[in-house]
Amino acid sequence: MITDSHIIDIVSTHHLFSALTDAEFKQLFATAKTFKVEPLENVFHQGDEANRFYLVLRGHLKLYRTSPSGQEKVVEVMRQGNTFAEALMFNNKPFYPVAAQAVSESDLIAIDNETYLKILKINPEAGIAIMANMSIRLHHDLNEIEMLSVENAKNRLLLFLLKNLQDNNGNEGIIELDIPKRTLASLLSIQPETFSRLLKKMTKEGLIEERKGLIRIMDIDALYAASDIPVQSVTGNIPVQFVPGE
Amino acid sequence: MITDSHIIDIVSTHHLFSALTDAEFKQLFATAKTFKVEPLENVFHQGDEANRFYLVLRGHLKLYRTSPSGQEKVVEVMRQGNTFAEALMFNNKPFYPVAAQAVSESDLIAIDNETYLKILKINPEAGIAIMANMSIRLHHDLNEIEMLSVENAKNRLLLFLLKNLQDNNGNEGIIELDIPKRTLASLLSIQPETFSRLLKKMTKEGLIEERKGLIRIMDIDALYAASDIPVQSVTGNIPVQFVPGE
DNA sequence: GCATTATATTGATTCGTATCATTTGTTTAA
DNA sequence: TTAAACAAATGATACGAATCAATATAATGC
Repeated sequence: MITDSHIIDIVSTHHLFSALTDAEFKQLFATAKTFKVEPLENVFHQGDEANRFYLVLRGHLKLYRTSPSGQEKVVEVMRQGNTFAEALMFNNKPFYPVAAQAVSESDLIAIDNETYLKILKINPEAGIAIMANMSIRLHHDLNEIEMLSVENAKNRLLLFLLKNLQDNNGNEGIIELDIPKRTLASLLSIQPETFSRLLKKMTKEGLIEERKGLIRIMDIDALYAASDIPVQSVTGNIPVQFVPGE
Repeated sequence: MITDSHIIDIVSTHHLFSALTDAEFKQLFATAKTFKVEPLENVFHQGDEANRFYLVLRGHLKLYRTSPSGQEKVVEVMRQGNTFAEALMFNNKPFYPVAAQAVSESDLIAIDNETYLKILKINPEAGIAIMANMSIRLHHDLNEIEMLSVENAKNRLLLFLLKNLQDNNGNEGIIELDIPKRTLASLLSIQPETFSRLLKKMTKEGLIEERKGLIRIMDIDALYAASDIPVQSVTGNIPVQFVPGE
């Protein structure tokens, strides 16, 4: 089971709800329903009328689409803390283009589209506050994706160095190591041993210089050249494929 | 240089603008200014009044914060198609908490906060349409992050299989391969050779069975067990755009 | 039908990084 | 101050997956 305080925790940290005022929050959850679904049970089917969206409190569910030929394809898996079908609401789409089925026993909250939209329409400030959350989250995700897209240890370290050097107006820079190397290594998803070897190698190559708690970059351009970080890998336009909401 | 049609392309595909009506679009860009910045030139400084946000048309810039001790830290790198400082606008923050400086020669559009917010306040529908875009993008990003977080080839393949099997009500499933294996391998960021070996190995382990254009999963639970995907790894789910011709 | 290409499989080798084991160096506290 | 605990460096080894090379198995055109 899931406790009340846990529920509140999940709901109030979600970007669609965290910016609501107490009054709005109450108003919204007066019409919301919490319920449980068993594995293989459907929350809704493809083509059903879409007048609610959902927040997963516990468990996980799959969103899937069935093609005319009868082939089923899972589009997305939703887990604790995820909402789904809210994009449909924002888009005024009247029917679910996918079905939702519980994979494990799950607790959900169903939120009334109409009530949610009413809050936004009556008080644009609420919407703007929510957009603030979404903006922040989008920026955060972008960073995360950028970091994750750099596949190998050396490039992750290089990217880190390039992003964290101070006083980089000229062609060199200094990075203060104010956290233990092992922590930094873990941040970069590198083993401490590998991290140590990397620094040593780069020192030998004359790219950097190490002194107690400092890393000095000898030649930033050379460092750039050493990395094969895809310059605009991540930030291009995303070809949107699916989405609960099209 | 950057052409007009290119500009329109970049602007109109951004989630903050793509949902605006023509009239709103015109209204907004009547007050917008396009300009160029040279490397090391600042777009704004930390503490400056924040009454605009920016869209990068070309080049790249760094957002950085200078600590009281004078240490500079790059918070984010902005590239073509990115907007920055819009979260401040949504949040009503009056000052930039970071500075923005061009790294390479860059073209920007500065958009007036007030004008943008006015559009949202006068017409909540516009805001809701934009939130639709943002929702879609957030879902997409979560997919991307989850996929990138699954670090090794075997688990990526397992996730793909688990997500793409049809008729998985019982304890087995079938996946139709309607695209070449090499394409599928590339989608999963695996070399064709590795992909082939993986399938072979899994067949030998009795997890799957291969027949012309079909993969039959013998035991879904066993497959789940074979994967060591961190259940609560990140938020979200597993992507893999399969794009069958349906 | 055979030749020509694409696609798949299989083998041998190499590279990057994790893992395990040991040593050296640096704090912390009794 | 010396021992204990922790952090970092170094070496040896193992493993996953990419790469290179060769062969096999389709698909396609004439």
